[in-house]
Amino acid sequence: MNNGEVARVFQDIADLLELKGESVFKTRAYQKAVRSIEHLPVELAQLKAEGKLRDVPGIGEAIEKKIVELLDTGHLKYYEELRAEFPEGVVSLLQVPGVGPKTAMRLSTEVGVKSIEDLERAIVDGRVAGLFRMGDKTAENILRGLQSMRTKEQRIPIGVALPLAEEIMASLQERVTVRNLTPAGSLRRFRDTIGDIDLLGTADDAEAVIEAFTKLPQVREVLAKGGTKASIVTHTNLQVDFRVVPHDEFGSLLQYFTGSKQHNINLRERALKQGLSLSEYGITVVETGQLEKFATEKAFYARLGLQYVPPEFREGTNEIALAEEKKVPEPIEPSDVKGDLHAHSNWSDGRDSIEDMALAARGHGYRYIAITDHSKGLGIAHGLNEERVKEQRTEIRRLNQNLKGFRILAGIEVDIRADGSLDLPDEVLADLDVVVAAVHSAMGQEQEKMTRRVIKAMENPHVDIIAHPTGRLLGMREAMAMDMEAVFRSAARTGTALEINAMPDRLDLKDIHIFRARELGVKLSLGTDAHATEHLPLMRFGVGIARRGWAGAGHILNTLTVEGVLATLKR
DNA sequence: GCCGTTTTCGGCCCGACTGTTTTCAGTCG
Repeated sequence: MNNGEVARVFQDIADLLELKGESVFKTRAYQKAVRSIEHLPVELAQLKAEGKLRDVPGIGEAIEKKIVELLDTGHLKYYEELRAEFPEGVVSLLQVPGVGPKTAMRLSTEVGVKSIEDLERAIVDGRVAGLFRMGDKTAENILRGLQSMRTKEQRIPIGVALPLAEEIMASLQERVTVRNLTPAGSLRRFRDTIGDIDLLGTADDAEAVIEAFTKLPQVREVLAKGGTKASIVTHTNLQVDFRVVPHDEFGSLLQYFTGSKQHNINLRERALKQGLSLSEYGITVVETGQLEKFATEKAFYARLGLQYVPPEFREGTNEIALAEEKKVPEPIEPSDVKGDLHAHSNWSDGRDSIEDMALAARGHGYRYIAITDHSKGLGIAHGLNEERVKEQRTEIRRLNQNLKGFRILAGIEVDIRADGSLDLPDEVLADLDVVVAAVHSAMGQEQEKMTRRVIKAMENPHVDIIAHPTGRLLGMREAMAMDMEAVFRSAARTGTALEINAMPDRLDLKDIHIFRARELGVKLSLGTDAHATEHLPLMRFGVGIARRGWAGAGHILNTLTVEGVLATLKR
């Protein structure tokens, strides 16, 4: 069982305990364990072998025992017995927005609803509205939740969410005076997928801003609207939550609204011990009841005796403990990136010429770009054979003579064949500035075979970087089966860099992989995989995900000068 | 169920909004 599967079992247990009406603290304990496991950069099986399960925050005696049982047997007796206590389908009702544990149980016991389909029929029949303490509006609200659940995208890639958020913010600013307008929530923490968009701002007249927000052209439906807060659904079926406060409360609002939930809970628990109560409005000294306001997040954290914590780190792991000791590392900034190490031209499946790509990169503020077109094995992409690799190198040499203060690196994205051999001979690779290798075929191989395949490629002395190492496509294709721990160790041993592919539908390596690879001393490189000049700015997504892996400029190859990069590569 | 420079027992984040209520429960983030 992998971490995701274990986390799902505990999430189910938490839901079932909620239905059962168990202590909220018990269900919360399970939820905390779920989030902890989801953010774990190593497999539970490994921690178990090392006897370190209890080191994970939120895993105590009871949950440790359950994890061991799950890993050893694939089953959990407690879970199965718990499930048997409830009618089939009740848990599924919890997925409906507006239906919580209390409502789900009542729907099941009082109306006999066993599925989401049952629920819809019961609402249409009027059986739900007829229940005590329910009414037409409640029933209608549940029905709306049900419909939105069906049409709404579950989680959308940040590559879609961020531009949409920026469009909405621009639109709002055209209509009304609002300051400090910014994304918050998972968008600001830069998770690779986003459930809802969270926006916030400050204004003299919050109500007017909220009013304008709910009337934006992007709005299809207003879900909720109050004096300081509103929720809408866009025409593209995405929920946007918006919150407005006075200017001098911006720091605490931003902190609160950025989350994560677990980070905030940990922060508040810690603050309470200091006699301080936190909210989006500021910090209240419990004893005197006096509220202190904060215009910046930095001041907010400082008041708690903490170093500033970058949003991407706020996932409720050990970031607060580090902030206490002033040991929070400095994450990479977009301006640290000096070049792009993965780009295509019209020599293979790119759209633009090498020269256009280079000029665009220079215009983007870079000092270099690696042109890494596909190799011949990828026929569909017009991959380069030995002959054309040489021709392209000559062309790059010619172009470099006319580029001042900028360098095109001659590279290749060489195909890793099913058996781990490469698509071009060593003597061809030896002549290039940078060799990127990647898997593009036979992606369904068994874990052991795939792991050996990639490790074999890394052992080739000419392979500098493994591109999009897991091969995942967000929402479309799962990561390839691979023993990542073994891959990281081999990467460290062979001095091969692993790519952080910045394409928003890849973001591969993902955050927890970056975290672990970095711990093991693996070199990392950022590449957009650009197939046209307009893809170069997508680097910001790669930087964001690198920050989520707690990577600093020092961990990333292409924060170096071109000389530095060439000196650090394997050759 | 977890956790401990107030505790191995007794705590456990905080507030907004909605609906069906005459003061609050449920849900959400």
